[in-house]
Amino acid sequence: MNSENIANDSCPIARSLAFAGDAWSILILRDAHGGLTRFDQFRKSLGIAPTMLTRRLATLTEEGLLEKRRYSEHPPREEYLLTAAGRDFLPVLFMIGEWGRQYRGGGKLVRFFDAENGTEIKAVAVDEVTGAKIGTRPIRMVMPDAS
Amino acid sequence: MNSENIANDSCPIARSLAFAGDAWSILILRDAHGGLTRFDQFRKSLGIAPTMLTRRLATLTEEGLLEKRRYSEHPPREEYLLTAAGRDFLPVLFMIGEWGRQYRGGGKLVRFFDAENGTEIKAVAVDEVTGAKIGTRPIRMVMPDAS
DNA sequence: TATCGTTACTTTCAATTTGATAGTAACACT
DNA sequence: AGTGTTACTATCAAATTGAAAGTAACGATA
Repeated sequence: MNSENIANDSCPIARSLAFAGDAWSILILRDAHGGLTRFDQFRKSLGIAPTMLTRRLATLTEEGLLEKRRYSEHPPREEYLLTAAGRDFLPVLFMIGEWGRQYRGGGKLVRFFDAENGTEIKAVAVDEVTGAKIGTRPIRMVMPDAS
Repeated sequence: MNSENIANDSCPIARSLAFAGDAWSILILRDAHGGLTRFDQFRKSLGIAPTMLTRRLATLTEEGLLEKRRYSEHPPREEYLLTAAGRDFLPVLFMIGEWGRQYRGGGKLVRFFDAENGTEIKAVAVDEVTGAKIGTRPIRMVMPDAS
């Protein structure tokens, strides 16, 4: 990579961060992947203030990462389910987790296993075409034409 | 995955987020990977207030993702370089970027190429052992023993 | 029938964080 | 002597956050 000044609005990272760029949102997505769906489940798991949780669930829903579904009419009760976009956030979560495991990994940590063959999962980011690990080969960044 | 309640302090994702869990920090790391090293380069690239930038550079430095190096004695001038931990954040950045490209990708976006063979890079997260894409197989989460 | 518990919030308000603007310190250059 | 560059700090208003309490709609229990 090389560049003096990276155009922010054409950067896919900045685009992502505009939607899930705070810790609470990411932790909510983590818990949603862990199977939680309901307000109080998230609240208890995260120790988050209900005001915050309401706001975060609302923005994640507006942004299309979660969808709100009424699971009971009487009394009216809602649950929050991952959308396709939300489910596709899983690789991001895994890579964040791998970094944390490597650099902030003191003590005992949660681990992940393949549910079928039982092997422990260690996520790595690779280039889909060459299979080379990200970070092992030099990268060239290309800005879009200012059309 | 399955669990009613995920222990936050044993979660590697939560561990990461405690250190780089805000958008400015991640964008600073992005720019650092893009070759920026100096205060004013970051400030101009990000449009960040200098107070914020000072604070974020200081915490990223404390946390060992960046290191501050004096590159001129007279006048005293500092630059910020990625540490090994900072460099290893690159896969996280790529996965965040891939998600943004897929789900927030309207308009023209920055693209990345292998500097040597010229192929475009598309990062995917896979399990290091089986090579299976993360998200394509069921996962079992195991909490650490409460020793 | 009264009260209690559960779920999913909202209200209120103080504390913290943020961001915009301006200023500063140490120099180099002209 | 005056201007420019770099890397900040100071000030302060505005926005965000978080803690605590309250509310609404019900169902279950006594």
